[in-house]
Amino acid sequence: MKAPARPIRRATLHHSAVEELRAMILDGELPPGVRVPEVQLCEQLGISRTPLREALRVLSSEGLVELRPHRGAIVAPVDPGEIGAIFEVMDALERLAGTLACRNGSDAEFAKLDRMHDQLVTQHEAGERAAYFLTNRQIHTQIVAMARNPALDATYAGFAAKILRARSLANYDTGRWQESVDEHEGFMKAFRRRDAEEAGALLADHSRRTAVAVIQALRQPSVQEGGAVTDAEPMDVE
Amino acid sequence: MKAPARPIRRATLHHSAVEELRAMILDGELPPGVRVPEVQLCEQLGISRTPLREALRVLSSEGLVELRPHRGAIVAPVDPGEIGAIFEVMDALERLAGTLACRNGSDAEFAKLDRMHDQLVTQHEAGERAAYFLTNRQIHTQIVAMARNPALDATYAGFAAKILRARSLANYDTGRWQESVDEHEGFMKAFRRRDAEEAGALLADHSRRTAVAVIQALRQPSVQEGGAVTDAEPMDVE
DNA sequence: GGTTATAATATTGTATACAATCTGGCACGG
DNA sequence: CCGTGCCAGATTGTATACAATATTATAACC
Repeated sequence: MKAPARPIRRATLHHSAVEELRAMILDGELPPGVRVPEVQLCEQLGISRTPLREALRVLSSEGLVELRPHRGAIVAPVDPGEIGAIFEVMDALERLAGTLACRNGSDAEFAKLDRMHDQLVTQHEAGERAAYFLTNRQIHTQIVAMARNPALDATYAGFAAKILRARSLANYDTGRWQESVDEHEGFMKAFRRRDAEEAGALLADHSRRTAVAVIQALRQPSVQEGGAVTDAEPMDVE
Repeated sequence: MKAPARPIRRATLHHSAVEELRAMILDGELPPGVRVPEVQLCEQLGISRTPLREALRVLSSEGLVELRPHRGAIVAPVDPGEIGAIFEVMDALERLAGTLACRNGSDAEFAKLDRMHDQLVTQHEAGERAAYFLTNRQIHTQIVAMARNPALDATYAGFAAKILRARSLANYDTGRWQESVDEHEGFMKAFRRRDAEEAGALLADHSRRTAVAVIQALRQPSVQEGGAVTDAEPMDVE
């Protein structure tokens, strides 16, 4: 059920390095703005500079790191303004995913989606935040998968990664949690009716509201633990 | 007006190589499916293997080349099914671009858009296909720029590149031409009214109809000049 | 004669060495 | 005391050399 399309091994160091580095960035192990010295990472990953550099180029193309010629690479900083733009696109992608999922998803997949949603509700009631977030992501990924659109898959994954990174910096508002669950309940109803338009609209709306919450959370000083931000400015004072 | 934000030079070979190779692929100089022997391209571009390989990784991340471990890289083949999927996403992006452009575009930009549209009509009447296509692309790029969304910018550019490549393989139906101009006329009217919803809807519709035309053109054996397709098969006999 | 095993060749993957550029500090002069 | 220019160190960019894998051709065997 995982990835039977390409069971072929991918045994190249640079590919492994891409996955490893991407995970490190998304997990916050490499916080935004931090410099990425090549040699240090080389011995840390146990590889040479060549595959590592190739990996950095790929991640740069994905927008997760920023290459400054002759000045080294840094983990791409998360700037709230850009997050807003990213969410604008994400809204459109969510809507598309919802619409296509209704059209192309199998009954078995819809059943699975229902089970995942039940799990989500349970985890919300139990207050298991980490588990909830994971299930939440899995649900959205499942919806995208049901859309049967590889291009959407890849594009969505890219944006989801960036958004995930922004979220990790923000202290999530608990009030938003209940609201979010309600919205999930809403588009699930549309899904059960296979109402493509409605499901798409509700998913886009859900994304938009999430955007507002995340951006608002980013504005608050909160944690911003990462350390090295782009330059110096203490905070987004304006 | 061009790019004052980053007048700094980008003098790295691998970056140049990316741009060079991308142009070669989009221009059809490197047709889909053709193998990309590293050494040959190295002497052709006058660089070493290291920067070339980094460039290939980036292009692979963009989906323009396909890396097969230990088996060399090939220019990503254009498969009609995937083009359909790409256009599905493109529809959503066009809609978003139209909506945001209405909201965020300046009057000066709208005036410029009008002038570009006039030029388009003129070129259509004169039957100047190549010039028409160029203006057409510029119009859509302008609309995206007016949306004031960097994430949309980058994503749109990626999809536009892939679509452009597919188009270059297809013999364009002349009957579609008039229709396309009419559609342009339609969304321009919406733009003049700053009707965001309508403009977005019409742009998405325009994209969808273009998709149908392109896919249909791809189905016809037509030219498929590229030469080396993936393997050997004489044509898409089925 | 066809098929399979094996070895030679070529191409890719990785590591290392060298060149170019940037960073930081220090001395000199204003 | 502050600004400018220069030099040392470090880090990145590039080239080349070596190792690993896939492809092709050959030959032996059924």
